[in-house]
Amino acid sequence: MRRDVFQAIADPTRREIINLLAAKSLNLNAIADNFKMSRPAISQHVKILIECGLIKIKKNGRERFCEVKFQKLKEVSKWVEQYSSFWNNKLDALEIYLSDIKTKVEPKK
Amino acid sequence: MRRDVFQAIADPTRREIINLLAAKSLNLNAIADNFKMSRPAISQHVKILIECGLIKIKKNGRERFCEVKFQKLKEVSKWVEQYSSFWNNKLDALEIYLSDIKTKVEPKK
DNA sequence: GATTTGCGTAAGTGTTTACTTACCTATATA
DNA sequence: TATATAGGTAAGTAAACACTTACGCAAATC
Repeated sequence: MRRDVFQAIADPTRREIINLLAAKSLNLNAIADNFKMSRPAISQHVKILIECGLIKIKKNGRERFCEVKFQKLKEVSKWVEQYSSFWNNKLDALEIYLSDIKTKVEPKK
Repeated sequence: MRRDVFQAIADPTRREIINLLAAKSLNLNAIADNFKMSRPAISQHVKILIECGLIKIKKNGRERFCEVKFQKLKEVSKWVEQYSSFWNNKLDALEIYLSDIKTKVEPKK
């Protein structure tokens, strides 16, 4: 069972959980309130996020508050940003511009 | 069947394919040469990358050259970078420092 | 024209995923 | 002490995933 950050953020529900927790640390029920799916389903998503290190738990009585460990996202950032020069360089812009022209000139393709 | 960029890059083989293609546009067999798995397996991975817009094909005779459309990675970059302030601010650094100290002080946990 | 090469795709398979309901335990509250 | 609340976890299930082998077809080469 692979359990890495890339896998973890592949699921839209888990990305949304991270979004919620970015604003504010929440306990499990508070997270679940934001979704239509069952509480155990959310519990399982949170478990995956914990296992890959994206979330840490702070226990307070019977409540368990989740907070995001954003440093873990660096892994993804590093991988993606190594290509950033490709998508914002001049050549790339030229390419888009040309294929755009082409579309206008021969639209039947 | 979800077919978005996050899903596409969740698989390590597909990330590796993108890595290879970043250096040089390759045809399918050339890509497959870099992996132990079968050619059809690679063909299927490439298909997924095409379907989510990360790869475009340039046909040349019977060969099909793959090239990465890096702009598609912007989607990932945008999502991740919205949190970059969290992982490189002072408070965060302090937190890491403190938990580091804690580990050294009570190592039996 | 026959054969090789490049590559897509179908069918089959074992594994993983994303849920569900049911149940359990620990903490808090009346 | 009884009960409500927070939340973990097991079992079941349908769908998706990551492969494989087998096959087919079109372009290139002999």
